[in-house]
Amino acid sequence: MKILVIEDEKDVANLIAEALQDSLSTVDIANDGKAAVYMFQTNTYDLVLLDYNLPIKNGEEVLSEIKKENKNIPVIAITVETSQETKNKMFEMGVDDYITKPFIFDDLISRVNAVSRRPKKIESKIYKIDDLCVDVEKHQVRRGKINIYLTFKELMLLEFFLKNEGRILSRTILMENVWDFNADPFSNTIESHILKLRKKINPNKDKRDLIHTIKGRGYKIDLNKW
Amino acid sequence: MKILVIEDEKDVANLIAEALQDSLSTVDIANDGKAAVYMFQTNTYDLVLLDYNLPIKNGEEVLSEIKKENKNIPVIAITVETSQETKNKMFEMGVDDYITKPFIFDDLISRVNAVSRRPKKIESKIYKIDDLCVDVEKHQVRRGKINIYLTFKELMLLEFFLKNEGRILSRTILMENVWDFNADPFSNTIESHILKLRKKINPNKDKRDLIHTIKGRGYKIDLNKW
DNA sequence: AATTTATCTTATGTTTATCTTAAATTCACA
DNA sequence: TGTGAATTTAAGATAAACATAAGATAAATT
Repeated sequence: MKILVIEDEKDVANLIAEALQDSLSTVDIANDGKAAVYMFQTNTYDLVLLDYNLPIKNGEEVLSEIKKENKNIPVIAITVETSQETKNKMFEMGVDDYITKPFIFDDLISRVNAVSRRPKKIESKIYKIDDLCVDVEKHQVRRGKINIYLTFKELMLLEFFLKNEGRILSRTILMENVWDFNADPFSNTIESHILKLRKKINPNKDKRDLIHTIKGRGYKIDLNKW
Repeated sequence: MKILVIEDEKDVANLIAEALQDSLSTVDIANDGKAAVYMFQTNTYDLVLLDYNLPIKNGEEVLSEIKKENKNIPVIAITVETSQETKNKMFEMGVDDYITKPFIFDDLISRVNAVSRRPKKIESKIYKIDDLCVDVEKHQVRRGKINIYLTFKELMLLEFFLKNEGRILSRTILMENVWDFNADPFSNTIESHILKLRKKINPNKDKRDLIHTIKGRGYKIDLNKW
């Protein structure tokens, strides 16, 4: 794990760096806000430790610039202030945790560990067409109130259709994009998968068809065929 | 964020729920103390809103039982009483904030925000799913009334699942996060550990399965597979 | 050093996704 | 309406993914 420590007092910075450095972490130090932003732009870090009371470019500015670069980067603020207002503002700006000076190194380390272990919250894209909802990330597919189980390949196929809603997709395009190889002209696997997919996303045959065949050209997903 | 509202007057409960519900919060309502405790035991909440004047099982009892389960859970009490004595007792028992009836919804919401923004104490987070309780710090795992002994690695694995409840975790992700190294493609250690974990957290095979395999993608912990 | 225990490896069995085959059906056009 | 090409359908084969058990190694404990 790579950590960026932004701290103007060099002694403190070195102590922190030493405390964090082990076989699993490497630490870079930035002594002022400007350097920090530059380093952040030119390197990839897993975590930022930010002294909120920096001299030239203050912590808030640095935070905002860092978050502009990568809004998912975990940040732990180091602060002397403890007012609720400051804290709220910090959290609003996306700080994950804070620690007040003076602090115990063990405490710092456990916070670093806690934050770095937090699962990154990737908001998954949810596709919707008619009353079909597809969350690829969670592997969840629902038609109306019915939960549907799709296999991996079926889901990949459906996702590709949904990504290209309304567009006609030829067998070649499907092969290249969902199967990652060039089509064997005698293979029937696409048709086979389309069949299963159609059955699954319309389990009781009481809903509108969504996957349409355009003879001689391919398939498309759409509310209406024409 | 998941909030448990404990309030016997259903109209009030619904109004509160509506006020709190947004893209970031989901709200469960318990209409009496008994239901509240049960819900708390079988779910994981980030915050509890507790009406202190409940009919059957009173607020104090409910609070004590909840805190027994998880002493770090933030609780905001709703009360009509304003006596200093009651307040003191409440705070002693670990209430984080209180609000007196009648209240303005904006006020409630800002208090909820304030409390929920407080950094969680790192110690003893208790994970719950179904009737499985896991206290990582204390190395305690229970399924219903049965105490379970897990080895360190098994516990790390389970913790990582619980941290990512509902999310599908690939072998690579598991390797990186639980084993701290890149996967040997021929290694079978994950499957091996999953097997043991499954057996241990369902010792009599009479409970709901919690660890689900999503073929081709990985595993997840969740109440339901789909 | 001996013993226990956790973790990893190996080997084998089982399940299931995916692909293939082949026959039935549909469709566009004569 | 008949014809061939395109598509649909079903069922079976194959290969990949996973589950399981038992044994080997490494680590910890005594």
